Amino acid sequence: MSEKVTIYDIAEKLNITAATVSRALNNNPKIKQATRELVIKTAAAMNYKQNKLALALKSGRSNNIGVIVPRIDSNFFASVIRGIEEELYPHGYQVIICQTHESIKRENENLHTLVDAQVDGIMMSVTGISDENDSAFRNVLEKNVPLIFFDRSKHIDGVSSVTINDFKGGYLATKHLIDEGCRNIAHFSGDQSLDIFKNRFLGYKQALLDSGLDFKEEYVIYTKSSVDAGKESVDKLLQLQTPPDAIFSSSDFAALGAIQELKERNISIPSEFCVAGFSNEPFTKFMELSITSVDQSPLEMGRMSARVFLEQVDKTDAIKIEKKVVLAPELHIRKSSTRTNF
Amino acid sequence: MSEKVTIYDIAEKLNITAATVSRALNNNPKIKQATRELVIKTAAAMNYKQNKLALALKSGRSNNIGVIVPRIDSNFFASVIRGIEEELYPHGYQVIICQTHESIKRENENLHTLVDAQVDGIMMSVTGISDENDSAFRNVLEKNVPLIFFDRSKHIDGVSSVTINDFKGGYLATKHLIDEGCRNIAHFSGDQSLDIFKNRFLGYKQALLDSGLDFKEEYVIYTKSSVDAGKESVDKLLQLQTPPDAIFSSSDFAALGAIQELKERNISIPSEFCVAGFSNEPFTKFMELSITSVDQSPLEMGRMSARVFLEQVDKTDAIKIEKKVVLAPELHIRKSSTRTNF
DNA sequence: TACTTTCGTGTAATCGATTACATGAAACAT
DNA sequence: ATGTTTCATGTAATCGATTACACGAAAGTA
Repeated sequence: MSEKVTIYDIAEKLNITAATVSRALNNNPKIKQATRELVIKTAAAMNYKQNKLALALKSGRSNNIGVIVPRIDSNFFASVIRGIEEELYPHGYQVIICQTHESIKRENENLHTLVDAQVDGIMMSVTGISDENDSAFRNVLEKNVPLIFFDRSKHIDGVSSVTINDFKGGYLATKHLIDEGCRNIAHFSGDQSLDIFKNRFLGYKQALLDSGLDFKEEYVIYTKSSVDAGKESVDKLLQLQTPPDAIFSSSDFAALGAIQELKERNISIPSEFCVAGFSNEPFTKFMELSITSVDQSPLEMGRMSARVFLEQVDKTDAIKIEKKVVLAPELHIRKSSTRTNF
Repeated sequence: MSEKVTIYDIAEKLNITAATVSRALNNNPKIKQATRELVIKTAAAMNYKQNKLALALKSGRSNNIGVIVPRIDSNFFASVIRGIEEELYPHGYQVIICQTHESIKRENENLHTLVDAQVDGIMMSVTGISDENDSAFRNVLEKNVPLIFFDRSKHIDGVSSVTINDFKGGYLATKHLIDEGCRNIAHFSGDQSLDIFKNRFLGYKQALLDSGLDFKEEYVIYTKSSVDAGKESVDKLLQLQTPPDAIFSSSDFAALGAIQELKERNISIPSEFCVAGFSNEPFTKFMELSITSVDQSPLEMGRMSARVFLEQVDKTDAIKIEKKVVLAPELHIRKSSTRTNF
């Protein structure tokens, strides 16, 4: 039987109306117990399945939420999504995935598509900053769709966010390098218009100053998050008059590239040069020369985003809460930066 | 304005009926050119957005497709999903993600939920084999929802699949180890009720036989896909009367564990012992001692699955095609198994 | 007995779009 | 002038479920 069974079919069979069937199935207290049981039994016998689309149209709620990420095939984003899915699953929400591929045009398209698809909420990591095109975001908020940023966030009224304390992450990593005896610490940063990179940078700077070390502009390299970019950046650094003796990289991939390039040049790690990364990608732990990195607890970030959404979704429009959750980063100290016994 | 604009609003403003508006917006040829233009202009001015839920209810098509994977935070599955999303995006489909966490109960729940949500198709990597509970799958097929297996597949009539040639993958890896001079090659396998593990094993066995080497039952270890499991398995192997001098592992993670354990015991790789894995996880390439592995081209697998779905979705029920796509595995030879110059 | 509640169910509108069929006007043919 | 097409639009049903309101019967009250 591939025929779809509706409440009308059940009603017809029992010689009652669809309204009664609907009420019986929805535990409406006005229904006689006998009728309810009969309806429920019949529905089961006929293999009735509620049509969610009809329900969604009537209620205006699709029970879908949208997640927008730059790309899904990175351990960090995949883990966040895992967290979101796990937290939302018991509540009956389905998770729709969109990728921006770091394109703002695509980001806007995704936002519109999700709103058009009547998702009940959107969680996203923004792809970059462009001041004027807030229109797509505003459109979301005007439609009263809860919007939550995770990790990469923007400052928009009415939008909650779940981030980690990137400043502290940068500070911890840098402080650790200093404690290991490094005195000329360089920094790989990313697009400074994104808060995450800005704050990691500021944490780095503050750690230097707090320890009485000079901050040198030339030690800061703005680089992409890739192995090759890391190699090139090390190359630049080593050409300086006073080359650094450590790098705090905002990207694990760039950190890996740096390490590969340093090895190539027979600079020994960690005795001559220390490296710390950011994100705690799986490979940092697996390397023979394991890489020190700042963990962002992506699973928890996803779970927390979902929880913030759940809080938000039931509130009436009047009580708009704007929640800013900041998770604590955790420094995983590994061989790439450990001169003392390990 | 957060008010939703419907075709009725447009109709009212223009003193025409909603039917005309609908036709104008859908390029129905029966509509006067002047009317069409007026409607389109007015719709744009009023910021009209088609209600996809209403459309979905009317048409019975949600424009969503469901993807079920054991978990999303593995590079392989994330990459497949990426491929699916990229291929389907231009066609206007949204991708809904479900995780089974290797639980059959969860798998069945997911299947039912997706069918209830009226997805237009389901792509999945099955979580395991249990002969009787085909009911969830049958339910999908009875509802005429195209179902496509990728990577881990089951034999069910009417279901298309996209897999790689696991036999060949196992054969290539094993043959390579033999060519490097290994003579006692062990194998880490997984749940043999899953075709992928069965076939990798069979490829391994065939390669041995073709090269005139003995197949030894004791060299085959059924192990989980984890670093620790790899360590333990090596431990077992080394206690054998004739310990092996190579491992072909169906899992990169187990291969990594094996390598770590071998190093611990000062067995040098690749000169004394060679290792090859499966899946080409990112870390296999990043290691200082990079790990030989069989690539499954997950991105291509995802794209191909999406294409098979697209072919299927437009066919009438009568012309049910059952397509079996088998992709070629590619052996990436790296340091962990290269005794010759590299 | 007559009047008011309460209870269980039916009626019909609604969510927003699509579409088979109906209709009236204009255009064309004879 | 009358009959026939053609064209553009309106009418109303439909997708499947929910729900405000209506209503008759049963139960309770005076």
